Amino acid sequence: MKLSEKKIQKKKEDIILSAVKIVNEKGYQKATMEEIAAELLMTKGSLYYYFKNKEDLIFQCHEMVLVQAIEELQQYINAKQSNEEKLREMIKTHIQYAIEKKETFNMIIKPDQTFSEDQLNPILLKRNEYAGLFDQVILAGIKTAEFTIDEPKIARMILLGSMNWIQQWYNPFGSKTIEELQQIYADYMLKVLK
Amino acid sequence: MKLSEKKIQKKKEDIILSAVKIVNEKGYQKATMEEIAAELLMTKGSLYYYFKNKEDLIFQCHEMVLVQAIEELQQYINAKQSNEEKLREMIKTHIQYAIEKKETFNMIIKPDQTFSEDQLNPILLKRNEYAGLFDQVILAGIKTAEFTIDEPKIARMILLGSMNWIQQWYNPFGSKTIEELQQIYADYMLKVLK
Amino acid sequence: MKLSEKKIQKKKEDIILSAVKIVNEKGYQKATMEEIAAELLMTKGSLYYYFKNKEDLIFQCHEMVLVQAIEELQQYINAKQSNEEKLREMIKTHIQYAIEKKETFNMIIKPDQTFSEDQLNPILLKRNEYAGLFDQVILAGIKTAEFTIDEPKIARMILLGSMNWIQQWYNPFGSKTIEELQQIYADYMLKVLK
Amino acid sequence: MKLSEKKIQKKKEDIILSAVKIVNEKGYQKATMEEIAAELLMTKGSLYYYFKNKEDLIFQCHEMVLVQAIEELQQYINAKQSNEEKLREMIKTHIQYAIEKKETFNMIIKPDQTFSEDQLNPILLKRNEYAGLFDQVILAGIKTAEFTIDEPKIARMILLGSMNWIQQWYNPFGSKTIEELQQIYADYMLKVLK
DNA sequence: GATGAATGAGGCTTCATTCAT
DNA sequence: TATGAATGAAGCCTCATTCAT
Repeated sequence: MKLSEKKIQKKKEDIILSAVKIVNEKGYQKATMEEIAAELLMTKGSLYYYFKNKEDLIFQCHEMVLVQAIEELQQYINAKQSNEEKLREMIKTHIQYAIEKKETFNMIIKPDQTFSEDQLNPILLKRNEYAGLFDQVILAGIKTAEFTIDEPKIARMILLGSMNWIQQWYNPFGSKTIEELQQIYADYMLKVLK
Repeated sequence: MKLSEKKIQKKKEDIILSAVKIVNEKGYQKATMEEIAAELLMTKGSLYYYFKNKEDLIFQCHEMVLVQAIEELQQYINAKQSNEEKLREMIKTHIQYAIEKKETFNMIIKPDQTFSEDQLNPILLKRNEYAGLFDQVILAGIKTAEFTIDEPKIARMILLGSMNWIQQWYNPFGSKTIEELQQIYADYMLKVLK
Repeated sequence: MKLSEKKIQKKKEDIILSAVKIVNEKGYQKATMEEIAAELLMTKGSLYYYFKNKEDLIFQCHEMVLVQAIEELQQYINAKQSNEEKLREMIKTHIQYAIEKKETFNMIIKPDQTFSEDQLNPILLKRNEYAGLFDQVILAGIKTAEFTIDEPKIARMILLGSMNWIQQWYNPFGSKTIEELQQIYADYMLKVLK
Repeated sequence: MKLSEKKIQKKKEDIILSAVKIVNEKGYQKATMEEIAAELLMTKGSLYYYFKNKEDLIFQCHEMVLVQAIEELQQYINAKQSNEEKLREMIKTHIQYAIEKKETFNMIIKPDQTFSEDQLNPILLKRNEYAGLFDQVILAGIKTAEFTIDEPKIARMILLGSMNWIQQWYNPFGSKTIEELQQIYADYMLKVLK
């Protein structure tokens, strides 16, 4: 990749990060191109040099966030450890994302009403890919009798749902540290699976 | 209350119901006053006789739904049954609401993207009141040793979070009926608490 | 038709007339909704109460102009007179339109590049209907041996083209009156046909 | 002229040709600087090294086309042949231009929608010069009794108008070839003049 | 000479809101 | 009470133009 391409890539990422931030503060509809640009001291016209339109920009926000998260989870899956251990790590990671990259992560949650048919599909695919990593470990755990449940898909939904919800109430000045939360959640989640 | 006042009250409710319907289909931003009125064969101008503005109307939608839900939950709490039984009923009810009043519930989930400061507070209060009902039963269950957990608040968060998440993936034409989902969720949730 | 419908119809016509005027001064692209509205002391937002969008408005401009012109020509065709006489009247009428209702008439000339497929077709149909009236008389004249040409379609094109061109150079303070022009054109056009 | 100047001149011509092409395809407003540049594998910024602005570029397109056309017509006038023969050739040439340089010719037809005051005048002059060539031959033909009309100016208007109109309906896949059209038009136009 | 990047004006469109009737 | 009509703010997007490199 040439230097100029890297530069443009960097700028794109900056814009995406700005967009992620604004969108998570205000939601898709209330996030304006103007504000996204202002965050970077640019004018809205400039955004269209990098992205075809608002939908395209938001679409790429999703992509970026999901790809990153998938890569991280994959590492734990590849490591040599029991499925329970893998799942614990994945839960901790997901929670960390959900809390620390709240804005970034939040985005995955409601793609409908935002995207046209064309773009909805690839997003759902990536989202499924992410969720599939959890399924993978849960199913493996069932095979090894680490877990004993009849409805692995629904169990996974429960896992993700309860973790995504954390951002709704998590308060950095609250009585629990992130580490404690990660621990408690992992424990409780495993009670579901066993 | 005079007859004319009753009439007005009735009309208000009709409008709220229409608004709830439209908002649940399209979300807050995409629900237009025009469409809400059209549903009732009125014109949008008329809505302003009954509600100060769109936010006010949607606020009252929200109120109505939450009050209803609270009343419904309260019935189960007042009934003579074990705390486990109470909680099972409450879970079923919540799931039903989450699916059928999807977008209204969304407003409850992320009220800050919808409401201004003024209206945010009463909403959060009602929301806490709603969540408190779950706490109440969980704590009672701990006292009677039906449940055995150290972190009742977090457990409640997990409950609500996982249930709210259902609307993200629930598909009326999917392989599970609502009743089955309610059953499975109740079972799995109770594994957390026990 | 109810009174209110008539009122709205009248307003629509006013807007169409304004649009026709602006479009003919500036062309489709340079004619702004703002200006069209300003002409009527309205704001551009109001236009959308009457027309779906700019394309729709301009489309209806075409319709209106063409329908009117067709009706007028039809009268001469229905009258009892020789085809040559009919054609003379039609030529005079067309010239009168082209000059006096310049703005209105001009509009028919270049529908392409302005309209989407959907709207282009009905316009071309109406345009053909208008042109067809000339064809009709020319063909009748050939049958009665009043005219003697091999290419009636092309002759008609020549007729219309040369007449439409008048607005490019006609100057009300020029040396010829409209009546003289009508006479000369009719004479010259008939030389083509004979 | 230095070599570098020649190079610049050559580039300018390339750009003009590209612009003529794009403008003929899309019309003035829809032809973007971007596209004109892309045709030459340049970027739009570069165009401003050669032309002051879009209007200036299009103005020079117009000039080029008209100058070319004038030169071509002049050849036929200078040739040794009857005025009728001259006019036939001129008609054929004009038709060819009208069809192939469609949009450029359109700019000539309605320059006031394209150009600002400053540039309008030189264009009108050139346009008159062009039209004057037709007048010249018509008048000469009247002197030699080849033509017998009282209103040579109006006859010329009819000629040009009917020919300019061809682009409104000409279809390369239609039933007539360009050559046939040229022939038929020339025949019919001469009927007017005789 | 050329370009990548940014800008800003301007246009279309939507829609909550107002108000006379 | 209800409505028809109008408004105006705000948002998205395009594109000619500029300018540092």
